[in-house]
Amino acid sequence: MQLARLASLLDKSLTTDQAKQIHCQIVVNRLNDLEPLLIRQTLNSAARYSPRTAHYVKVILRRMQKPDVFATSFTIRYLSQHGQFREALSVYEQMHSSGLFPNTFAVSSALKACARIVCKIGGLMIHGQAQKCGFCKVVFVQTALVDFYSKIGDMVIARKVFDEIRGKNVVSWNSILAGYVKYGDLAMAQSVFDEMPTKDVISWNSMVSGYARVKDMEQAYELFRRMPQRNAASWNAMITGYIECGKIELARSFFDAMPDRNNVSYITMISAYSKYGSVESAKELYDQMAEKDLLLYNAMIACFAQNNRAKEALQLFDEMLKPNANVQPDKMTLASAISACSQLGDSKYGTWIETYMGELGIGMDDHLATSFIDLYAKCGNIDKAHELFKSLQKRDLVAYTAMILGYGINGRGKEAIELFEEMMDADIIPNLVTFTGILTAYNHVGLVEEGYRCFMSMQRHGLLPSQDHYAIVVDLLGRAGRLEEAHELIKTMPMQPHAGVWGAMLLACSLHNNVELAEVAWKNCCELEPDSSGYHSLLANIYASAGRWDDAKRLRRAVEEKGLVKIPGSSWTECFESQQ
DNA sequence: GTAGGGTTAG
Repeated sequence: MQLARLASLLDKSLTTDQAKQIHCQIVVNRLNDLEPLLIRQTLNSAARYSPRTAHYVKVILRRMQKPDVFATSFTIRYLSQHGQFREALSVYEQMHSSGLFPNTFAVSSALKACARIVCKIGGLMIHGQAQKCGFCKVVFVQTALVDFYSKIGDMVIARKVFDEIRGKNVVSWNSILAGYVKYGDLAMAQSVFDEMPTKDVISWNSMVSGYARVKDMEQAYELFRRMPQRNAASWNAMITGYIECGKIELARSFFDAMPDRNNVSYITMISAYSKYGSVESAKELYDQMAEKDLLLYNAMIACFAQNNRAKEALQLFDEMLKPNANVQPDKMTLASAISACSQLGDSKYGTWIETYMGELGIGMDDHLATSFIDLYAKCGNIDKAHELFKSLQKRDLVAYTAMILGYGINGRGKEAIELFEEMMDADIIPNLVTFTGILTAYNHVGLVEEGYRCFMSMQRHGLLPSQDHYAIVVDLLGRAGRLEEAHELIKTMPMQPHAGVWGAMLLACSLHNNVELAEVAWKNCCELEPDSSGYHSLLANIYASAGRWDDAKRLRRAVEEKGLVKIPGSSWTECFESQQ
């Protein structure tokens, strides 16, 4: 017991991080000799003090031979507070099956975990257990229930539980308020807000973000202006609102005006710039941050990956992996990194990431698997892609699209079409990207009628085909020799066709030796891309095979005179990179 | 209890 006293003394008298850690270490070493009360105190103080001491919480909990109700409940609360919701629930389940009765901390923490991962069944079960234990009159538990039902969108039950609370505190009121806000019921939210006996900054913030989310920035600003005190979240809610309305400049002016910007402010702005393709502005903000946390890295890596700057995405990812960066990548980071690998066709790096996931203890989820499906499909390993596809928990639009595209670019048209039909049967609505994939597949197998019908069906899904879709169909019709139809299709386009459309037309003309239409296509290509020489040589070839040698020669000479030299193997991306 | 990050094309 001397040790226990020493430990207790250390905890009380020494406040430095190191002393706390020594204390924790002593407790760890003599865990089974110590009184439960001391262990509780240690757990409590270690969890709160610093990340380093918090590390000992896990160690202590792991090493306890017979965890009591307190230690187990404490674990659940700790995990739930640190974002490890599934882990928290699994401990809760173990506790339950081992016959230990949870306390109110365990119940409310487990409910919080269910709310966050939207686990309806879990929350309903815990509600039942709480009722059995007689916890449903405890404000903490009741408030956790309101939060849970609000988060899963069941506002009727949330309201019922809320109305039963005696002695509602501001957190209870804020929970129901957040529920109405989340589901866009601003009228109910406003009436709750007006009814609240006391409002704190969180109540005001909820209302501001509520109006911001439904894009009513006038109301949002009015509340923002009137609120008695503001914190960073208030400003961030306004910034998010303006971004949602597409008013980036205005968002930026709030960002610039706010007194204490935090990482959330930066990440919000960076993501907005990313969405609108302003990578340089994003990078500028990113560079301003001295302390970079995981989410900030993720936002910037995602920004590069989403804007075709895969090399920079991977550079930053590498930088993040260095020990002095002091962060560990998570699922989000890896998903962007894999996307970058895929864009570069770098399957080696991608495979390395898969191994590295094991080292980090990161499991595959559907998002990550979708990135890998895309990666393996792009690198030609379509079987591995399909294997991953089969392993998905739930096949969503993006996963189907990635797989269909994969089949499309690998020439497996039949499989792509089957998958597309399966997707439609599952009532998943295709988007523009899906149609790019499926049309590519039809093109590949040469199913002209079916492909054309598929293209025409886009409008039924409320989709306006893009220039790329037109280009694929022009290619499809053109290759089949239906040049007139292809030409008619171009004429009906509601937007100006890009060079890819006319290029497909020109190519089709060269396959079928149609000089007349080739000249039309060629003329349009030259207007759209005057610096490209490829179109001239294509037309020259068409002239030549039609026996019009003079025209062919004239065109080739014109190319030389203009100094348009065809560089073999050059592409737009390479030109772009060499300019940077 | 309020504000932030991922996957499919070009």
